[in-house]
Amino acid sequence: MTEAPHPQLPDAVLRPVRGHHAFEACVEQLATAIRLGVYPLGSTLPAERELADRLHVSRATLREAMAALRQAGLVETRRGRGGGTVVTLKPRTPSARKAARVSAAVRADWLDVLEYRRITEPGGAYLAALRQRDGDLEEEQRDQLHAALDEVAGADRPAEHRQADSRLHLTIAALTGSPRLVAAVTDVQRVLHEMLLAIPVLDTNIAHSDRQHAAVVRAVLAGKPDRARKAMEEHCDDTAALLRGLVG
Amino acid sequence: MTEAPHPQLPDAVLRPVRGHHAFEACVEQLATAIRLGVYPLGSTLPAERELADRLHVSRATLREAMAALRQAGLVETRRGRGGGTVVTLKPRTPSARKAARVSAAVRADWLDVLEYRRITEPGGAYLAALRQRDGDLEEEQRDQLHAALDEVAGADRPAEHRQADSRLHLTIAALTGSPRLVAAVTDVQRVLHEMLLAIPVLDTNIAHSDRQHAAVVRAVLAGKPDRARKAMEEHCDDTAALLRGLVG
DNA sequence: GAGATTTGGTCTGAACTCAGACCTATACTG
DNA sequence: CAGTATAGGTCTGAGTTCAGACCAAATCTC
Repeated sequence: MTEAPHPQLPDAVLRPVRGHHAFEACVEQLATAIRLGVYPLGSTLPAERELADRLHVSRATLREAMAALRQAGLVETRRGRGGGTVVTLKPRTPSARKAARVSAAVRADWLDVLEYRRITEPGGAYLAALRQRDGDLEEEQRDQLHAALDEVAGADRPAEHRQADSRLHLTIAALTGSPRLVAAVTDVQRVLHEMLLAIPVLDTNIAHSDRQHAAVVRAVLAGKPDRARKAMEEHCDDTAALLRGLVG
Repeated sequence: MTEAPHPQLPDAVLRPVRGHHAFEACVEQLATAIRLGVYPLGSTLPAERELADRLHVSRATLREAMAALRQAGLVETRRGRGGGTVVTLKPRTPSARKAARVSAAVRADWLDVLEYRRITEPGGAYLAALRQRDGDLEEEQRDQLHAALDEVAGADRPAEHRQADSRLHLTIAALTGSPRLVAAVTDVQRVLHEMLLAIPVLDTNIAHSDRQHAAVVRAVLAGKPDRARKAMEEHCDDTAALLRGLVG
């Protein structure tokens, strides 16, 4: 029998088919959406039946996930018409805690995310600018982008700034209309958020970051793909340099 | 109760948590690895216990998947020491069939992949060249890249050329050492393979494609990230232009 | 206030998945 | 040739997930 003549490929290509337990995956997705500010404090989640439908799980499974979120204090639930599940989690301040000891596997994952981000987010900015240039963006989408940028610039407290930052990056990705790209950026932002909570970042230099955000948005709205990509690359590089030093 | 004030984000961020049935996901992954030539005709798959371990499923579930692959004629199995599961699927010739009617959802997915590819594969080439420039690539990895390129250039029959092409792209992605990037490129190549089997591609212009491959590999081995990315972008753009026209 | 509607809460039986022990076939080793 | 190692083949009981029906509470409409 012949062995596979490409020894490096199977190791790279075969991956775990899923993180066991559908309800854990639901908790993960919903908690991520809440932490990243897709559903901010006080907002209502979609009805159970709709969420179950969207996540492709049974309502029973989704309810298990909801119970976990409730127990973890992220949401509260009221029944009856007009009821529903409301976000109660206050955004946490980045770096408010001591540096947790992280395993080698987690550290490797963090470093992977920083490289992956260097590719995906600038790529997203590029595609978004391309769509703008070609007239494929709706007025409403441009407004959303403006609004997201204003929220970042207007957030005074670090915790709100962090969520607004995530939302801006996700909004840019959403402008591309590419489900795969949105998924990639969501994954990146999730891990980034995890890092920022676990690492004591001394000085985030929010003003610098906001100038870069503005530059990216300007380039996107001007329909300049290459400039948008370049601007986002610089933004990612600056963040990465800061974090890489602290992760080791 | 407040509604989520970012109407575009939940729709984009919440996704199905998985394609139900672990065994279907196993079939999908293994069939993809076989079709893309990660396990070429005549090669032996890893033992069941090892595969189950790697895919994070129980052996019972993996065996269901194996049974499906066997029934579909992709593999054959012999028991006993020195036995195992051997690939019997002959690579299929692209575009050997009439154009199948594809649903709107599939067509949208295909177009998404072409955009996503435009981001991920050039990004992978960029990162690989960066690692080469910084001396992070082993001698063995450079050899693998050379070998993969030679196989593409040396493949005479279209079916073998298609597999060698996939392997080259996966090899470049694997050079980056980024699990996320390898996963992204695997996904891209899987859908690309699906497209090429379903669409009657009239003239692939293999010589042109091989020149572009060579340019990418040269740039990677020279440690020139920007040139590698540019070369891969051109390669992706040419493929995409061809396919987009045929998909509509 | 009566009734309709929307929302979360509960239950059931079938199907899927799991971990792990155990059986069987084949080939290598001494 | 006997023993051992390595492979696939089989079984079991417990946990998870499913689809869908039905119940209960809160609100809206008339």
